[in-house]
Amino acid sequence: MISDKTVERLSLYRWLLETKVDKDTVSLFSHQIAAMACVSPAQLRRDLMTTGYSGSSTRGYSVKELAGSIAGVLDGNEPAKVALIGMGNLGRAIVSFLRGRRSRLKVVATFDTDSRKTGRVISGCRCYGQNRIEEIVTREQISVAVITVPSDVAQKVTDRLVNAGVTGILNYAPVPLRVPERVYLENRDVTTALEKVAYFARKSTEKE
Amino acid sequence: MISDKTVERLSLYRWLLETKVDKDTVSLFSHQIAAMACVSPAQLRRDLMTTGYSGSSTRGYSVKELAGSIAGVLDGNEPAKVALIGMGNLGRAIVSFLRGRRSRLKVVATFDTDSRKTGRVISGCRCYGQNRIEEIVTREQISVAVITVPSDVAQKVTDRLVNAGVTGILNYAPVPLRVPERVYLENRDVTTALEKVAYFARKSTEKE
DNA sequence: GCCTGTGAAGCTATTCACAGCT
DNA sequence: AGCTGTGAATAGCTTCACAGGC
Repeated sequence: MISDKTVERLSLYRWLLETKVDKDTVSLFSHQIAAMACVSPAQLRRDLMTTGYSGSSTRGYSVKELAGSIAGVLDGNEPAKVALIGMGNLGRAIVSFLRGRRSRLKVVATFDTDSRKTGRVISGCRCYGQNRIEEIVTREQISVAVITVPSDVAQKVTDRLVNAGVTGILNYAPVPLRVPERVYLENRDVTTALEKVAYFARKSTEKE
Repeated sequence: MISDKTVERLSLYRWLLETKVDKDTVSLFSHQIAAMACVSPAQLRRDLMTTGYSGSSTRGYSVKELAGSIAGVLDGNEPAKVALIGMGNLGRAIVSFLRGRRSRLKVVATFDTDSRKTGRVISGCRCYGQNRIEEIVTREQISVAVITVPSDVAQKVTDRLVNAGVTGILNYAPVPLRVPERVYLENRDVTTALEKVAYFARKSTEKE
């Protein structure tokens, strides 16, 4: 099983290879890719080991083949289907952000409780009432959910998503969520992240 | 020096103590707080060690004193000043989200290049032109920055912020940023996070 | 000579497990 | 008996350093 951190970096490497390397560059050395990604060359090589792809000591890694090899690890046969729950400011921002970048991930449904939003197409995606979560998630075989609802309803929404078959959750609500072992959960609370950054920013200025 | 992860969890513990414990609960045991935070009791106790606060084996931890003790570690003498650069959808969402929760962090300035936004007050915060970054950051002694600009200008904006004295950066642009050793950087790219969640979601369904 | 792949070492984070307290 | 604080053990992640290839 590939680790958490490695998967994140593989995703970054692929993105760099696909968008930040000009067309006529056919291959790169580990230290070049590592520099772009701001990681050590050893780290990069270690990560690439998990994909099974090998570079050559004279030419390094073929840009195209490496990207393909990473895709082989990260992507499934078809794009993962994603639902986003809570079309407030943050929810809408994320949906339109994801729209902008072509991606292996398809946001196929959004949900809200506000009847002024439900039934409409917002940021290019159909918005359903939250009472239809089970129905749509099951029907569309959605496996990933992004939670951007207020924190007091986040757990309830989570339970329903998990029951409907979601196995990965990206949580922007500032509350810890209880999920079964088999469900992967990533928390992205803005406040906590900012408090952490502020703490280390202060420590950094105090030191000098 | 307290670790990354511990700081994040301390921030969470405090938030739980301040908002999720009812008024008449005067003290709690480690396993109770741990359950709220979804961490192990041992983890919680380990984290609390860094604050220097000790509980009692009969009553556990005093809610009020513990919150104060965490504050002593996390907070400086005055609230940290924060700037946000890039008032697109995501930027506005984050600013208004932070406004909503009272916090030790004050967003004192936002920046954008769009002249329809600059000079106005958006989501309760003054928006300046990006040409004034150095001026305002220096004058207001801003130490923390949130970056929500398009990825092609993120590095340039970062360099200017760092030069102006910022020592902590929360980066939502989907590009790795190069910063000097002394500056703390946290990346929060949405796409990378989603790809990671999708990967583990798929692994989880494949397994069964 | 400069590269890759990787065993081994080093470092960090988490959990175990228990002494000591009430 | 049931809790806290913590040394020791374990698990997980990153870097070192070097054999082997071109």
